[in-house]
Amino acid sequence: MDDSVDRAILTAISRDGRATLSQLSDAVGLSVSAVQSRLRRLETRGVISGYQAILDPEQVGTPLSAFIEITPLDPAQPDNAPELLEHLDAIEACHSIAGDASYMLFVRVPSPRALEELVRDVRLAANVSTRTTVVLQTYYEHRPIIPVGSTE
Amino acid sequence: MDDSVDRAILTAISRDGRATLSQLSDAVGLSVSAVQSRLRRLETRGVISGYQAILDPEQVGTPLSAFIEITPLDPAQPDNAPELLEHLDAIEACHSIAGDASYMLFVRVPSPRALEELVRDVRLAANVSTRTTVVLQTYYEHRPIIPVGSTE
DNA sequence: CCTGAAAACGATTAGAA
DNA sequence: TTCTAATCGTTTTCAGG
Repeated sequence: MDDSVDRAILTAISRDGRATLSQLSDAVGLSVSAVQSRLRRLETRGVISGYQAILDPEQVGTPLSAFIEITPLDPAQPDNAPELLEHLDAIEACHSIAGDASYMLFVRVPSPRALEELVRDVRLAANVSTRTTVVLQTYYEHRPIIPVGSTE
Repeated sequence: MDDSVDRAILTAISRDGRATLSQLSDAVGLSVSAVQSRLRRLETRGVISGYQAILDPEQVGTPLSAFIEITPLDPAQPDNAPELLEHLDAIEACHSIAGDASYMLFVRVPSPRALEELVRDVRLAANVSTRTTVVLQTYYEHRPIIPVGSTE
């Protein structure tokens, strides 16, 4: 099996998630059906976990983004903050982190007022303290991952 | 013009970036051609800025991610860190932020060793000090934005 | 701005190497 | 795993409301 072809497919499809099989076929130099079976395999193995349209936050009503670090108030309690917060769909990402805080959230909201509300919701839902860092400007994001080394 | 249809299209296409026009048509209750022209318009207006496959970082060779806050060493110098760092393609996102640091990066690398190298590269390339927070676990990310209010 | 239908194109499947 | 070729579904274009 030739990983470099898979990597080429992955690179192409993460740059253009709607690329057709024939476009991918041109890009990697295999027939359409060969590309198709490789793509299918990458999907079923979960190397490709999904496809997304990238929306412009400004035009979509969530121009304000922020990082929220969270720290449990009671270190003795069961700490399942990620689940407790999952219903808040302003939260785009939730990571457990090393350092002073336990988790880092990335959130998108329509306004400062909405951010205030969200922070309050986070605190109440997960019984945590928070430290919010407002994003002033986004220079770039969603830059495509370039697959490195083997995909197996 | 009916924004609620556009919002429905956006919601659907950000959940499945490869949804066909007929699937979207079913989802929003308009003909395929109507959906197509709306989608085209959303693309040309930049409401949809692109499409991406979401790859599994583990399987793609970048299992380690981190936040890097950066602060210019010399506040007098022209501060164009985002441009100076753009060539480092381990950097997935670059935001200007409020707070102690100037910028927040989100990066993905193959190993701790590669992170060390990246941090060094960042410091040298932009003449900045850094503060790195390693991600221990990602509970979720890439959660689809749900469009709020008007898209114009 | 919408629909509906014809033509072009892409995706899928089957069979063979 | 790959290819080609036939079939099927999707996208595109256009006439008309």
